[in-house]
Amino acid sequence: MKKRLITSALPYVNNIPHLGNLIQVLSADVFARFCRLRGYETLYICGTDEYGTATETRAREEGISPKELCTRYYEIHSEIYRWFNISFDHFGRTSAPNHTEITQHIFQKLHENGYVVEREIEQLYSEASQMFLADRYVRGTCPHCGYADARGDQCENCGKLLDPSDLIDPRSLIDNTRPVMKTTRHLYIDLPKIRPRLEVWLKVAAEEGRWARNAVQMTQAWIRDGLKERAITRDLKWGIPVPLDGFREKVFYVWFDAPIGYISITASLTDNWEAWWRNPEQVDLFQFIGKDNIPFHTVIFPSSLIGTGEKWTLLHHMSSSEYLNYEGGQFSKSRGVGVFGTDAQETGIPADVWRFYLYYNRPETSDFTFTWDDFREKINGELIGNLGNLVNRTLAFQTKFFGNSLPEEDSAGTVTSPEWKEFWNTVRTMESEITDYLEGARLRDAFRTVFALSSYGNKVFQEAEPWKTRKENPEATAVLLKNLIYLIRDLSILIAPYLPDTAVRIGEFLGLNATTWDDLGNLGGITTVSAPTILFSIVEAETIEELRARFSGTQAERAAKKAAEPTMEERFRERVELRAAKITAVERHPKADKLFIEQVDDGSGEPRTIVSGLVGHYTEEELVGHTIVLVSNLKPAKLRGVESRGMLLAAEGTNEDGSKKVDVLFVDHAKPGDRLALHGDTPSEETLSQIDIDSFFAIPLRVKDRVLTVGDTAIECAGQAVTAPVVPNGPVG
RNA sequence: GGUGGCGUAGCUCAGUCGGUAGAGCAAGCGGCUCAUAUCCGCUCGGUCAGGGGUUCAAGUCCCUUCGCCACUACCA
Repeated sequence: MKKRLITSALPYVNNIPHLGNLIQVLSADVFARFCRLRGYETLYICGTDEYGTATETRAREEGISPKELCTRYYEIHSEIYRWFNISFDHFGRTSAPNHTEITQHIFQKLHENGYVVEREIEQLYSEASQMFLADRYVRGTCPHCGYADARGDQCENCGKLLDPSDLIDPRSLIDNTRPVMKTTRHLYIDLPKIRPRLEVWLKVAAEEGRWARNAVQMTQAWIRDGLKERAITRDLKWGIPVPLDGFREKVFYVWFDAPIGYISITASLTDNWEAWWRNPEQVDLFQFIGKDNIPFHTVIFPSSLIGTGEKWTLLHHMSSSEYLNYEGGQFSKSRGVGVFGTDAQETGIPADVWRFYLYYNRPETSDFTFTWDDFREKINGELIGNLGNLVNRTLAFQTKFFGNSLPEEDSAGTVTSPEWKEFWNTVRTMESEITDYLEGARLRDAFRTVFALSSYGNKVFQEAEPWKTRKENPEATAVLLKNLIYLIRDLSILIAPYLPDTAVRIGEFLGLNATTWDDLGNLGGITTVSAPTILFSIVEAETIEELRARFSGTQAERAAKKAAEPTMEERFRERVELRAAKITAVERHPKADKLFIEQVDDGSGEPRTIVSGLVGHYTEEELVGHTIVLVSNLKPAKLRGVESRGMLLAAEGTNEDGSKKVDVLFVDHAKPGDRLALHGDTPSEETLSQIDIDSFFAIPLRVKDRVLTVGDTAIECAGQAVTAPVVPNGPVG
């Protein structure tokens, strides 16, 4: 019996998974649990995918390191999967050191074998941030329709596809500067060259592994249309260094390293990882992913491994699910639409109930739409009305009228009479159907058949009418109950991969533990049963209304998102220190046209120098003697040779003639050194660590109706709101 | 722009190799009382998105139109 290596798609670390994302992890979990119960040696591996532009940019915005950001999200992911009872053997991270090692090794081999080529391309580059920019990080004016905020790849206004170099006045979303075209060199994996070897493998694997239909189709389309070279490097910092001269400043493109994460995460669990990953004779690899990921798993990742010329365990079964939609729309991480892992916990509905609904409706052959009405209907009708009811009515009837002990094996009308033989034939037929479905990873079909089996139990109960026969023919009635109790035992085994907690609870009613697939249909082992307790609570219509309101619609989207992320207010509190400071002297910067050098009293007793670009907007006399708002924990910076220790706050607006208007925020009522605070907060005594200018601007301050605010909260100084005298609304910097 | 997918009963979905359209829920009717207003049975319900083609036969294969969606793009 071959060992089974099971993976579910590595979730990108940068966001909180929603129910749609959870499908893969949950699917692999059922399969892994099933395999263990059937006695296969099983390993279930997953983890977070952490490298790439998205995390790097996000971390930059928040002024923390990518690793810190990833750690924060890794914890959130882990917690969600723990709550859903996912039985990973290991849930790791691609930022682990052995990931670098294995990825570099695979690259080296590809390179040695001549499957890596170099190409020169032109890319937009930001001088200010010293980085190349992805198309969507550039915005500018659309050359077709004049829309001022068109994205580098496509104008959202007129829909025309763009080349970022077409944009009029392009600007980088990262730092707001104007990017330039710059030549760079990248490495490409030569898929066309690997293709013949890939195809030999593909043909056999897709058939033997009984791949999901969408995987077969999409893969065929890819091969048919011809494979192209694909870039495997990027100009980024947050990633795996490329171990090749001339490319050492670059890192691998995430899609190249991400699938290798399956291997490296295994290696971080056990030194014996090669017994799994370099052992195709004894291991079958089952991968669970969403349909959006198919070519990476059926073409690119296998090509990477085949191209090494080494022995690797390649994909056996591909289980690629379709999409789970939400109330007629799409789940969306970026827009925050739908139910997220963290939300599911807060509903008070147990994990097994969520698992039930998601498996019962697993988007196995087509997309499925989650609706709250359907959620309630399926729980009440199927989970409770069918399965819950059979367990409850049978065990309640037994314990109420026949006591806790079951009759002996050979009592009157034994379980092996012709009548019951037929019953068990039916049961066993359905059970082997379920097992076959599960072997083919048809999880939904298997699960639905489990419920059909439960329904059969209800029907047998109903037709036997034990409430009538218990007096006229108690022996036969006892036998009926005994058979139904063994059916329930079988059901508890069959649901164990899906609803592990529930399976254990039913086992407790029957005085059993640790049953396995081999126990199915085996009529022995139960001697006493206990009175059942309610397995699942009915979901009321009001509850559903409340949940629908909470998790659908625009407001709910925002609430869900806010709960997950720190608000602007919280980020301000943690990162920005504002203090009142009195200007004691002002002079022109000798080497700059627009800069003043100000001496300020920040209450520390020591004079402090700041530099501000106010020439032309203010005269020296208009500034000196006034108290301004100082960003006091800003990292010092040299401006034309003069070190500025902090900056003053001013609102920006536009004059009637279109020129820029600068409006310094004065707080003359305050004492130098007074700490500013959010409305409702008491000013903190604690000194914050220094932040750089990018991190400061990542927390946007604005004047709204002349009042200085962050997020939706006013910032106060010495008990008064800070106001802008001239500019009513605009950014503050 | 390229690629892939989807459109079947009021709702959510099955439909294998082309062979008289299926399930669950909802709705209507009947039965039962062990069970969490639960369970069992029956009935109703479809121009298979529109059009064209191949075929003795098309939800299924081909072409086309419409609608929805996903992935992807300094080009593969």
